[in-house]
Amino acid sequence: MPFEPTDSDDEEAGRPSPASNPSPNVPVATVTRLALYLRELQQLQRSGQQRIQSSAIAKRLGLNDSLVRRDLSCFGQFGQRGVGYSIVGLTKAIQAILGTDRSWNVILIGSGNLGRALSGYRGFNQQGFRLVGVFDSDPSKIGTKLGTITVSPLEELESTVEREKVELAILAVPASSAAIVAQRLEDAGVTGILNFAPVTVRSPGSGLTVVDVDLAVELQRLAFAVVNSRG
Amino acid sequence: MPFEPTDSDDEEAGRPSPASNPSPNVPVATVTRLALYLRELQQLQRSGQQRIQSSAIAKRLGLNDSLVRRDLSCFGQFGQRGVGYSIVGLTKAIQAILGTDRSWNVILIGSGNLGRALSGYRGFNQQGFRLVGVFDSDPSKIGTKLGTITVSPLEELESTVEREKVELAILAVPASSAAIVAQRLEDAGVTGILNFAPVTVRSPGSGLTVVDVDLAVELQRLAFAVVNSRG
DNA sequence: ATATGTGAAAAGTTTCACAGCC
DNA sequence: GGCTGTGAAACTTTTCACATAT
Repeated sequence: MPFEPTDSDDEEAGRPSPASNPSPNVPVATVTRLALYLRELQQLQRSGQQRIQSSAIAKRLGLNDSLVRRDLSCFGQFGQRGVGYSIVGLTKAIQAILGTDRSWNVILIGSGNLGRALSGYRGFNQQGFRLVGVFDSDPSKIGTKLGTITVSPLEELESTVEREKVELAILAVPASSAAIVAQRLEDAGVTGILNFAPVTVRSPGSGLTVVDVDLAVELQRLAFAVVNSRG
Repeated sequence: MPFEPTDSDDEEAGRPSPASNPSPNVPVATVTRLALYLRELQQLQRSGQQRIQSSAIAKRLGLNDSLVRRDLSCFGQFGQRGVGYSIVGLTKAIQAILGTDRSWNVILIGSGNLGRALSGYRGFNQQGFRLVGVFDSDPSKIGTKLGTITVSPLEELESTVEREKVELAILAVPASSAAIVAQRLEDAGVTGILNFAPVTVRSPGSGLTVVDVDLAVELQRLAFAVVNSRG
């Protein structure tokens, strides 16, 4: 049961949605917050707690409690009036919404500094993302190990995507090659890219979804906020 | 230096008009987009181009051209009607807005996988961020080198912040220690934190500014977008 | 008594459309 | 002809406030 985010933005440049997409009503920022709710819920679950209220979730994240309820209500009714939410139940519900109630096969392109760090990032595995391949175009990198995974030549990208039914790719290559690799990923059948390259990698009318993370942009956001927070 | 947006009549001589206030009329998303405009402008500058139009910037980023002009107009008038924007001039203007027209001393806490990758990230230096220290609490890490910088014990954090006049910190420590380290950073006088730890590092009423980057959250956003784009 | 879910209001952001200047 | 800058409209998101359920 697909939900469609409305097009606008919060903490990132607006992504264009060129074509028509069904059912609006889900703010993009809501999706980010759901992932944060999930993070808090999983932490609470570890602490053994059973129930939680929207106000408590909101407080932990510095949000308005009404916003938490509104975000959830985009997808259904998960709470009990006068009581709150079951932590286990809400955890599962949000995972189903986000699509992480199953595992995703992911490949990583680029075994430089950032690629190495990302390949070992525990948070990915914990949310059901399985790294099934790492690729690099640099011959000197081929055959080296990143944790348990051996770096493969870029030539094997397409066959791996097909064999492992890879849907998501993490792009951690230099800006200069990002566009070409992204095109190759799309042609190979990958439907989502998490792009760390500081360039626009967005095909106009395709079915490819891109989420951008530009670390320098984040630091610039921080600089602006610091400069503009001193009265 | 902060900017005061529109509202009042504040056009004297076509110069950007700075002021002494936080930013009331500046959408949060505008700041992120400004950093993206800057990225594109710097790329254009390298290609030798001299002028650019809002429509061309917009096209490169998949945005509406009116939005580009509106974003810029929050801070002044930087273009010429009928002509466009000087690439060099607009680059400098955006850097002044973001606060990256000078250099910032930054420290990094955490020399794990992610910390190592971040310490070598070229994009930071390119935008005027100078890494002046790396800290870790793990004794086995102390004294090891990350590029040209030697990892120092956490005990030296405060003295380094003072000596180097450090304003920004990049937090790349495990979730379990993030809150304590963040508090220490604030007490030491750091005013901005780029937080990679998957926990809320919130300071209630303090002057501390935090920008969060949770890599697992980004991948979940991607999963949601992929699941909800088919149909 | 307490907390959800949601219509309606408020606040915020983007797009339209065009005056003004090149 | 061209393009910027911006008032006003359109649209989106958040908050308020309260009916509804336990």
